Amino acid sequence: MAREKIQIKKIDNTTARQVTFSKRRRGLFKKAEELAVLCDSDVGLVVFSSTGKCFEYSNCGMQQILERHHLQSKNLEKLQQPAPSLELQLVEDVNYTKLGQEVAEKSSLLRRYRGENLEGMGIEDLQQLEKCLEAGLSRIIETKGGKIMREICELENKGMRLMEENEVLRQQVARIPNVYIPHRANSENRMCEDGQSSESVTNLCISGGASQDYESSDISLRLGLPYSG
Amino acid sequence: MAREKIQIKKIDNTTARQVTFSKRRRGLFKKAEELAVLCDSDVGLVVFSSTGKCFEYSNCGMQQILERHHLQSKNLEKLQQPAPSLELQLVEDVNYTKLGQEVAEKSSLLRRYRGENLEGMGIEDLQQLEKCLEAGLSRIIETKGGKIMREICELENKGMRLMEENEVLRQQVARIPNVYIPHRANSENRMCEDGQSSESVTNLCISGGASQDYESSDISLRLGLPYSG
DNA sequence: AACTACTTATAAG
DNA sequence: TTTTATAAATAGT
Repeated sequence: MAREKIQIKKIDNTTARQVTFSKRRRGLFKKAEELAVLCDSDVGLVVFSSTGKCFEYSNCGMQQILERHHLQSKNLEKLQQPAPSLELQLVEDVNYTKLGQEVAEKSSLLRRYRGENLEGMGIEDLQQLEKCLEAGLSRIIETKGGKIMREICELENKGMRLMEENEVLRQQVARIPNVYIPHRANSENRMCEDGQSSESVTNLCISGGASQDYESSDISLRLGLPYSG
Repeated sequence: MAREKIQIKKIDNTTARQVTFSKRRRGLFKKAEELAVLCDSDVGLVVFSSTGKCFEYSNCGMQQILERHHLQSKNLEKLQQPAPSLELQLVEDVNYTKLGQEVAEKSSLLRRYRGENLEGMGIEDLQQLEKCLEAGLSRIIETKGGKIMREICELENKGMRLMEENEVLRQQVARIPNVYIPHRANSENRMCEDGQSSESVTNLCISGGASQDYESSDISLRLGLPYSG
């Protein structure tokens, strides 16, 4: 990336290779740090020069990176261990696994408690404001929760009444001798074919909407799907 | 390095941060590989995203890198022993301790999220904590709102079906000569009351389906996404 | 090590 | 995702 484009293959000249190693290593470390900072991620980077010298970078401690990485590939590494004392090793593994699980659980719980992206721009004044907003939020949530519960109860009751009414009507129908209702005695399936029924249902819905339904539709607005758009 | 120079600090916007993470991670891995090839060096690179996902690169096997690094940094004495797996054992022990620390840290943090153990915290930290809880609450409310809406829609649909069935039955009843229906007046009264109820249920459904998009923003406001605006 | 002319990476759209 | 204009890295000096 400079005066001339170069092929990515081993640099033969030792001096040139060392110079390039120095430059690029610095560049790589810088990039690693930028990634860690910009993206709030954790980076561990280890480089061994061709002469065997070790260079490392980590934004949060190499040990922690190794630990986390080790958790990921624990099973593979375990296979390579000779197991000096099998029982001890097993106990150790169990505890280790338990700890790992505990960490995972707590991490998960913490994530649930967290809203992910919380910007800290706080001054003391903001704290008071936040408390006010929080209290308002609580009241709004409480009020709305009450409305929602009432709406649900209302719908449930409405459904109950309809079911009861249907039952009464059904019983009435059952009392009718078949000769008086030649085509409809037991045919709910034909409902769709029945233009009259469908129309009247539709008309009911549309025409009835003027006065009575304001409240209901308003409720439906408030309860409406937040993610429909 | 692009359209605009950016400050190297955490990117606030989550989406932008993820995009940048992807790009820069790829770039970083590429650079790491180039360094390894050009300079005949060994590179190990581990990156954990802010969401905890692990990415790694090594030109010669991460395990080897970790072993060499561990040899370098921790246990020069152990080097003289013929067992290479001892290094792994040490890594294991260190990780075990670290895991325990992590559990303790997360437990403490959880307690703070529950409002306990706050005495030692500074104002800024408390503000941060507060925001965390607020955001988490917001998400919980969102989820709950979705569930509630599904429940309500279900009830509304149920009401619709019952009402349609009701209408069919009503028409059947209407065709019956009066002599076959002993308590007709009574059921007519009920039908009037329930008819209104049914209409409102039906209209809930229709109005919800017809202008859903327009209403959705209003809904989200009322339903409780206090931070969406 | 410092200097460019060039390649490469990438922020924003 | 793909496309730029621009910033950054860097090969050769």
